[in-house]
Amino acid sequence: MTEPTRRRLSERQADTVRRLTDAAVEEVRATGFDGFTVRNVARRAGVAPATAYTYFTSRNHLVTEVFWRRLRALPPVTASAGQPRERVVAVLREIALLVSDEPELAAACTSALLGTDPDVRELRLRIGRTIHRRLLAALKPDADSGARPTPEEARVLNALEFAYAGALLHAGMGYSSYAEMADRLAEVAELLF
Amino acid sequence: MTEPTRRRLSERQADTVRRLTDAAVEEVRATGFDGFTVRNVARRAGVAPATAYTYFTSRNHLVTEVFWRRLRALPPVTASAGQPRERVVAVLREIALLVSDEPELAAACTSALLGTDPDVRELRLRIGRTIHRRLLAALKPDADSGARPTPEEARVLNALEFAYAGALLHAGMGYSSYAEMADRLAEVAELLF
DNA sequence: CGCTTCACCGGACATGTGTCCAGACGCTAG
DNA sequence: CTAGCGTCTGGACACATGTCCGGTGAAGCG
Repeated sequence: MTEPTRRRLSERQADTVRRLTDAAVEEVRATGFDGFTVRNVARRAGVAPATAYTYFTSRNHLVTEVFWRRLRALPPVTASAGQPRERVVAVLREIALLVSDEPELAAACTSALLGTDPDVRELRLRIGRTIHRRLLAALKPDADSGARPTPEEARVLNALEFAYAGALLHAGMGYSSYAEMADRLAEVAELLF
Repeated sequence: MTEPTRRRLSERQADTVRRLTDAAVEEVRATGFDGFTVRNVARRAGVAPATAYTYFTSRNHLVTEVFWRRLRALPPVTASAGQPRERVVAVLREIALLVSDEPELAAACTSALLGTDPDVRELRLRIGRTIHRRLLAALKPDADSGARPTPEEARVLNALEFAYAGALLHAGMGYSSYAEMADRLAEVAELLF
């Protein structure tokens, strides 16, 4: 039995989880990535460490959850605006700036995304699928969600996904700032159209 | 005084370091990334943990050093072959397959590269510069090493670096295998020329 | 040959991670 | 009012990280 049997959180539990994720952001903002401890976050959230561990299996899981929540909170891709290129650039910029408000948080996310425990893996797959779908929606907005991209579109999509992940990695390593990264991503998108 | 005063290793020291980096590769191959412990690596190398820590400040530093050594061991970029595109693809494939022989090692490298301690930062910068230079050399082989790329070349170079880092990240996260990743990188390069 | 120096040893230490469990707390229902 | 239930607590645990330091053996020098 590897999957949990209860799949929904009570109101109170959901609140605890929210307090934890909020506290995680504050903590990394206040003390940086190094001072970022599960126990510190729990204390900031006014919660016992053991409680934090009942909702998150690891530090990486907690950070990944923050990223995932921000990604999921984005509004649907707007199908209206003119050229595909512009829409793609907009989507890229949007997801590039997801965690850019605090560089330490972004570095934490990049690193946490690489975690090995099952919960991180699960979230990672969802995140990958979500980004893929958003870029695809920007590329061919009028298609059904079930429609397959042409081979050419698949290649462009692949290139865009690589570019996004690469930009995230570069920023996470401190090669460049996040604002710069968003601009360079736009340049890459322009090269591909 | 932040920098060490002795800048060269004795024969014996160099040997100890080599035993450690070799043992690190074997260890990650044998027990995976999770069982990868500085103390385990030291034991495998026949060395005391304290000794390992005199040469590597952290686990991340050790892994990063492995990556750096492999990168530095590559032969110079061959200026001869025909099209720039082919040379670039060759360079990309070369550095993509650097650590591909064992996926666990690659995941370890990707994660370690993000470390925050000064030694990792230093190596990271060197790695970034090296990759940049190799791609540039493939792009315009006849130029002096001091020559600056044109704005257009700079954009392509930037896109290539993003693509490489993104591919590494994707592979590190287990989205795809390394062989697949190398092929997709080639596709990206073709889109850019 | 004896002495110094250099690299390595081994073990203690403080801190963080993730797990576990008995028990305390407050809300709700009988 | 009180019993039960779901949730959180506090602290112990095993293990990893990275630091520190007194001690040891062997190579190299006078």
